[in-house]
Amino acid sequence: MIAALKTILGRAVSEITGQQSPDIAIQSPPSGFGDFSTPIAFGLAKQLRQNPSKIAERLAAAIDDPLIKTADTEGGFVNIRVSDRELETWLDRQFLSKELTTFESKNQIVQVEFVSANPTGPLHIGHARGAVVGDSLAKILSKFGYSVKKEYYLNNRGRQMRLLGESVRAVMDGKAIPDDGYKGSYISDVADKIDRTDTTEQISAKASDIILEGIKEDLAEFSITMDNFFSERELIDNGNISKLFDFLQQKELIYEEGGAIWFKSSMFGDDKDRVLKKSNGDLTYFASDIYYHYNKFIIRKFDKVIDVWGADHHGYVGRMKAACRAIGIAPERLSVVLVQIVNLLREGEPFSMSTRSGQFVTLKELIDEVNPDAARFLFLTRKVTSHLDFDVEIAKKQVSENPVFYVQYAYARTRSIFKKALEQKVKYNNKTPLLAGDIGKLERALMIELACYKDAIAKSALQLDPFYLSSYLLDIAKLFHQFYHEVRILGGEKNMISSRLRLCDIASYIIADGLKTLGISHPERM
RNA sequence: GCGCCAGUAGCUCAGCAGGAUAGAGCAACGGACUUCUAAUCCGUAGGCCAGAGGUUCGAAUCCUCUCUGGCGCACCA
Repeated sequence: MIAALKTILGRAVSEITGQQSPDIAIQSPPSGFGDFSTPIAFGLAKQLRQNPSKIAERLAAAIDDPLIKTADTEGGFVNIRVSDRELETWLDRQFLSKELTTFESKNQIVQVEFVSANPTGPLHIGHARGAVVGDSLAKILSKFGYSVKKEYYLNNRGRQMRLLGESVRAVMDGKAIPDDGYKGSYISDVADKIDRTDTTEQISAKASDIILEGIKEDLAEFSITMDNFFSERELIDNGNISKLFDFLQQKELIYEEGGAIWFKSSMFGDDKDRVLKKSNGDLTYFASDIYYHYNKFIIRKFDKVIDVWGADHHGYVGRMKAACRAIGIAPERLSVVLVQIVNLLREGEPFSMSTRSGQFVTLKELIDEVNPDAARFLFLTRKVTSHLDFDVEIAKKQVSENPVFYVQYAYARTRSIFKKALEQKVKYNNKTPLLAGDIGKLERALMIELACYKDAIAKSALQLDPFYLSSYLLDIAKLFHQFYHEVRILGGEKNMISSRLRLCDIASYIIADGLKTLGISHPERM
């Protein structure tokens, strides 16, 4: 709906300025000023050398579309009121054709890489936010018209793996776990499943496989699934990273100094050059990360790649972007979503977790005690950039007042009303007109908001943040509850009942679609 | 020392490519079920938008500085 208004207003702006209009801000005005408003006249004032109210008046006069009933001005704002009849037609048509919730295919493949925790221990609640945001974002982008591939990158080689193998071996041999090894209690569970005669190298491979199975199970309980687990071990050991070095060599982007091979990342906006191959011959993580992105863009040809990282990796963004530019990738093809760190508290006291020390609260422990929908929603109702305090004890206690139930309850009400209608043998089909007589204030507000569903999806997709969709759903739920509470749906004359059921039908459809898109369940009854 | 993210109601957070009276949820207080699920609704109260300057017709929003908190600045992973 907002997209449609932008087009209409854009035409009016072009008519006045004779130029293509920029993106137009559409807002909800204070009550009494119409359905939508725009301050665009203020911006045009300088350009046209005329005062904003004059411009607003000219704009209002130039607006010509049946969807818009009135366009008034007030102190430079243009306030728009949508025509009831056109609103009805618009919703009707889009609902029946499914356009209300679907976007055209963009014919592009987007890869979303997230979680990617080292398979050296179970997922803990520190991983939860990134996991939820990544999964929901993938669903949103898919709805928005991209073909989406969800991937988990496994850092399953190198020092961490060696330490894991040594730690498991130590437990098997009844020896003390090395100081820098992994000390969690899960290590002995893993050790029980591995053959004592294996080499340390075999042990570490088997251990990480076992741990990965657990990670997959935990993600599944959070209704998160991956399309692919991409193994660094296979990428590097069975791949051909020398191709990357050849490529960089050819472009004169690497050089040797002090026995190490350096990448000229400073040429691409990074603070300094970075080492790719250490003087002892080992590859740095940066080297395999570049090769991984080389694989994403050049080998697998993803149109766009979205890396979901914890904000503690922000120092790595410049480097990664520099590397991508160096291998010829247009910068806009790589987006890094930095999910802010969650400050973990236990009854008000901060605590930190570490996989190595074995001190952490696992994701599984959390989900066993907190409804997964509630846990998911908790992370989705804040912007990814927002710092978040997460008190494990409070989260457990406060489950019942989680706003997710507010939305789910609205959905359950949309379903129960149809059950009731069936009991009362009320006739309804989805061809019934949405309007039967005068439209109430609450119905109208709900209809307008329902018509903006795709705008909420688009905003979340473009901003790469599920927050906008979750807050939209809270808004819709509020409007629905108000409507449901004030208006007796199954009372009154037949036409009225039918048209109100029609509105419930559309609301039901939108809320369910929105919850699905966030990866949250939508129970029929609560 | 340098950089990134933040500081808005008692709490958790929106609002920030400058625009109308700074919003919501929770907590508090007061109301609404003989009628479609009260996990709901209605109302009241709650604010020097961290602080100080600046730009502007207009600043929570942009710029500078200060203070506070979190996170980064490796031939670590």
